Formats: sequence, structure tokens, C-alpha cells
Amino acid sequence: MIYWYSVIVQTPAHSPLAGLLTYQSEQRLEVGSFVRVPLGSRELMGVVWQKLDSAPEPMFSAQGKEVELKAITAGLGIQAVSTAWLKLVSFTANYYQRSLGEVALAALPPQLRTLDTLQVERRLKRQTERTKPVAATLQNSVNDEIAINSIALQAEQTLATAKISTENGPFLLFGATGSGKTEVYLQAALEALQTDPTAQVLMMVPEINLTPQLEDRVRERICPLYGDAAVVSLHSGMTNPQRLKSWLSAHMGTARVVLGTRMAIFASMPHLKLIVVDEEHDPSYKSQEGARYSARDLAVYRGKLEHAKVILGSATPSFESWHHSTPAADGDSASKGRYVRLTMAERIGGGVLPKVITVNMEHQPKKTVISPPLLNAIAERIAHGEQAMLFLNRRGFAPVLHCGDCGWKSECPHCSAYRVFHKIDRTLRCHHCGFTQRVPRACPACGNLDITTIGRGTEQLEENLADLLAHVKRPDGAPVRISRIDADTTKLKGALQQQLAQVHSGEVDVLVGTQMIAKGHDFRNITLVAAINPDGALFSSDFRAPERLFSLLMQAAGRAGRDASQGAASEMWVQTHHPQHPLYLALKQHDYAGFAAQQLKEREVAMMSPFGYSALVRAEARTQEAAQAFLTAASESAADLADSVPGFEHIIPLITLYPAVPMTIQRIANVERAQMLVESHSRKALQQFLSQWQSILQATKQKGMIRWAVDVDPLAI
DNA sequence: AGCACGCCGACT
DNA sequence: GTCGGCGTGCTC
Repeated sequence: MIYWYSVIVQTPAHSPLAGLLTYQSEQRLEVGSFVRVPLGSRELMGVVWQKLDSAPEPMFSAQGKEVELKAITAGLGIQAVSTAWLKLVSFTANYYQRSLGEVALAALPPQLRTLDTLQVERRLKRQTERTKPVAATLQNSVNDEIAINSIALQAEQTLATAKISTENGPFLLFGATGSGKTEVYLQAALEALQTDPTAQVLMMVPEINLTPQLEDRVRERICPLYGDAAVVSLHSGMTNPQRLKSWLSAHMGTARVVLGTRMAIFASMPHLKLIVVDEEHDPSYKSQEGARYSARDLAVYRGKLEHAKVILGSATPSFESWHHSTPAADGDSASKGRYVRLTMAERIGGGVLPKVITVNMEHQPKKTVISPPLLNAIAERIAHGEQAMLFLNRRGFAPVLHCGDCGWKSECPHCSAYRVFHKIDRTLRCHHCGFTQRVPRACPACGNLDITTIGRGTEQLEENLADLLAHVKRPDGAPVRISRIDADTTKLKGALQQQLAQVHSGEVDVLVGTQMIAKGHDFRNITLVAAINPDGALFSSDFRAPERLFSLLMQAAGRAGRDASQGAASEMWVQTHHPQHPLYLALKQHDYAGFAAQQLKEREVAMMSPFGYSALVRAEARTQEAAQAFLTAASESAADLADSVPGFEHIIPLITLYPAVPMTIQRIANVERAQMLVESHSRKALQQFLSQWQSILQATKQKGMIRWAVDVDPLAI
């Protein structure tokens, strides 16, 4: 007896092979099982997608020769993925306009692709042996359960926990920094695990940097009850063998809690009962390469698919989530009220959010870096033995080097951007393509010896600060210690953790850094946070820039006064040329809701997310003309869809195609970039349009084109 | 994307 | 005479 199967294999992004290939087999195979199949001269891993009822129609190659179906080589001895997993993957492929094979194989641990049957078996055996003793400890720990779980909750936490327990969600946990969101996640996780002896929980954080501290907290609570093997991590910072191990353990159900970054949304978890998306507003949840999926949006989809509860948590939710969790009133759009909003406004132990102080830089002398009042405030904190944190969203010493005589600027020869001056190793570095050169002694254009810097970065801020605070002493009489944390100081593995430890132990008095330090880290003794020059985002062309700035400043403010005893005295300073800007006025009141309402109103008028839907087509080519010509050609042929595709005469009028434009950074590493915006009021129409249009884009060959990609629900336009 | 096949230049 | 440069084309 011969059976036919369509198998998901990793096929090239834009090749005519769509990601599903047909094979024959003498064995009956389960849908979702892992197999090895021949493709050309090599052998690939694949996942069985579907059993065909009968012999497939004969296929013909480009030359008209009949394609002979090959046989599946072997099955891998791993249990099959669930149909829900397959559905998640195929939804992702469809929604984000990528091939099924690409999405499915990117979602699996890379090492699985290279192992043969024997190696897989060996690994599985090792893993099951290691998990056996856990069952024994489980019995002993049941008694501890009550003790461990009876941590005193605040009233708001109790309320949130109860709602999560009794309602279906999805939930938006709107909790101020320090209000104890993590504890609510843990309570929900514990309840899920206790209700169902096989239940699994997925918890996601935006960045790898944040996994260690979450892992510590989760392990502390889960492992005494369910054993050490019950908690695993899944992120790109792990080695391939580690990733395979965690993945297998989630896949086999041994891991009860999986922690990870956005890629963890694709973890195979046969008994998934709860998904937590911490800091759900964070842009890191949107993938920026390959299939540009939003792990947060997929979490909501996956929750619905597998009847798992979903908790999105944030102190400053994305405006999309905020809108969806706004209770619906009569006559409102259907998109309201889809999520259950749970509010936790109070900080643990009655701490209050820091006072926000704006410094009007218009009233300061030109070129002031740190205004005198802020400087005094910092000095005062240090004298009291407290810590301060300054953030500036620019690394390096100065963003541009400039010749006053001839006007030369430190442009990158390969990108349309300036190279940044790094004083530490006296280099000019391009932050886009990495091109690095030693700083010239004289202007390379005119030979003038007097070249100067424009603007400042964290390196310079650190230097300025050291000068300005030279006279200040710590309570023990020692000079002030300053530490800088940014991508340059944390390149080495473990460097960030080490630097953070120095802050925690009080070795450091002032911390200078980029946004890196604003996220998630729990500092006890920081009582002053300052944003040195945040105005840039106020007048950005990106419609989401205000949302991001507000969220960043709120998050940064949240770093201060985590210790309740100091909360009342802690401050958030903002240096600005526009102290009356609505964003800062809202920030002063800690008025997220007011700011969100105002911004959502603007977006509604402009039909932007969440009131309208969009996609971007990005093209990369040798020349800007070629990139734009590709997009223009694709755009022109899109109109033909109305005639050639049945039903599209109703779809096309719902779609707005904008002209092709150069991207903000037009050239990176000598590649010219252009993009085109596609908008629609209807998500469904946009989806239908994009999937039909995809084939036109593929057929649109233009010389000089390097690649193109569609970004559905782009974060920045 | 891989990986083969294939057709021209500098070496043991 | 071979090794190897990367152009073109195919993979159920």
C-alpha cells in the first residue's frame, strides 16, 4: 500500500516551490510527525502536513517533464507536533505573507534539522532519564505548596488574580511599575499548574537581558513544587544543544513553564493553558526579519486556538491593546471590549511614583548638557548615599564630526548616515553597516586641523558628568563613581549582568546609559532618573514615536523609588525645549490613560492603527531608481487584480496604495532601500489583497533588485 | 537557499 | 593536463 503526503520543508523564500512538497511512503504517517525527505541531491527534515486521499495529479517541470514523486526516507522518532501548532504556523505564514516551510522550520530548533533518527533517539533517552527522579520529589513538596503560595497579595493583585481565575480573557494587566505584575503572573501560572496535572505555561519577555531575573523568580516558586526540570528557557542567546534540549522538554510536556523571548511563541507545548506576555507594548515582540510576526498578536491568536488564557501585561500598554480593552459603549466599534482590562495602580508597600520635573532648556545657556538644577539635584542625591540614573538615547561620544571650514561631515561612504565619533578608541563608526576608521587628524576634505563634534552621546555625557561632579563627595568621603551601560560596554557576554551587579551593590553612584537601562531592571537605591535630551521623538514622522517616548519615560521613571521608603522622595527629571508639550504634561500627571485617549483620537481621525490596517513593501536594490521602479511596477499591476481575480472588483477599491518612497535611511551598506505603504480600513480586504498580490510581486523581475519583503502591521512607517 | 553542472584561466 | 572561479538552473 502506498500513501501520499504533503510535507512541509524549508524551501527558498521566493522560489516557485511553495513550502509544501508531495512525497510517497509505504508507511502510514501521522500528521505533524517529523520525517526526513530527499530534495534534489540533499536530504532535509520535514513535517508531515497532510495525508492525501488519492494519488496527486501529475506535475510537470518547466520543461514539461513529469515530476516523479520521491519516497519519504525515514521518520524521526519524535512525537508529532499538535494540529494546533500546525495551525499556528500556517496562520503565521498566511498572515505575514511567507511560505509555510520558512515559518515552520524557523520555529523549530535549528539542531533538529541536522540530527538523524539515531541521534534523536539517544537525546530523547537521555532526557527522559534525567526527568524521572522529579516525580519522587513532587510528592514531598505538595505539603509546601500552601506555604509557598500564600504570599500576601495587595488588594488589587487579589482582584486581578481572581478575575483571571474566573474569566476567559484575554486580559490586559495594566499595572504601574512596582505594582507586582510578576506576582500576578505567578499566581495565574500556579493556578493553571495546580488545576491540571499536565498543564503548561508560556511566559514571554521582550529581551534576552530580562530573562535571567524572571527565570530566578519563576524557578524560586515553581521548582520546589514541580522540580528543576519543570522550568526551561527558550531564546536566541542559547547554544543550539541547549535550545534543542529546552524545546524537546517543552514538546514532551516535561517542561511545565517555558520562559522566553518572542521566538518562544512557537514552542511546541501540547498542554498549553496560559500565555503571559510581559511588557506587551515592547517593540521587540515584532520580528524585524524573516516572517515579521508580532509575538504578542500571535499570543492572542494562539490562546484562542488552544483555549489557553492570555495575559498581556504593561504599565504603558500599546495603544492597540489599550483600545481593545476599553469597555465598549453602545454604538462603539466592535474592536473595543475584546480584552478584559485589569488595573493595578498602586505600588507594592504604598510607594508612590516619582515626581516628574521638567527643565525648560530654552532658559538655559546654549549647549548646556546638564542643567544646573539637575546637576545640583544629582549632587545632593550622591551626598545622601543615593544613586542617580541618566539616560541619553545615543551611544558613542558625538553623533557627527564636522569641519567648520569646508563643511565636511563624517558621512559613511556606504550609508546615508553619519558615522559616530567614539573617543574611547578614537574611531568613526557607522552604526548601520559597522564601517570603522580611525578618526582623521585633520579634515579629510580640506586639511583643516580644527575639526569639531556636533551633538553628544553617552561617552561624552559620562565625561562631562565626571568633570561636573569632580567636587562632589560620597558620604564616605570618596569621589563619585560613574558607570556607563550601553551596547558598547556590554558587548562581552555577562558584562551587562556584571555592571548591573555593581549598581546593585552600591559601587556606582551615577549610572549613564541608553534605553537599555530603562527596561525592567529593578534598582533599589536609585532615587533620581533623568532624561537628558528626549525631544527628538516629539516631532518624528513616525506616528508611533510619541507612544514609544511616553512609554520609555514612564518606564525610566519606574526605575526610581522601587524601594517604598524612598518612593515619596524620588524624582524623574526631563530636560526639554518644549515643556508645554502634551506628552510631558501627561507624563507629569503619570496620566497614561489621558495621553492614550488623546493619541487614539488622532489615530482614529487619520485611520491609523488600531482603526486602520497597513502593510509595507520594502525593496532593496543596487540603485534607488531600481528599488522604486520595482514597487511602482508592482503597484500598477495591482490594479489589474480587479479584472483578473473573481470578487476583487469589491476588494481593490478598499485598498490604498501609496507611491514608492525612499526609506528614512535610504542607503545601508551600499544597498538602496525604498518602501511603499498599503492601507485598508478592512483587515480582511488587506489580507486577501496581499495574498493575491504576492504572486505578482514574485513575477515582477527588475534588474538591479536585490530583495523585497512585505511587512504586515509594521511598527514604524 | 543550497547544490549541481558547466565552461574558461593559472598552477602542480 | 587538472583545480577552481562563480554564472545558470533545478529541487516533490
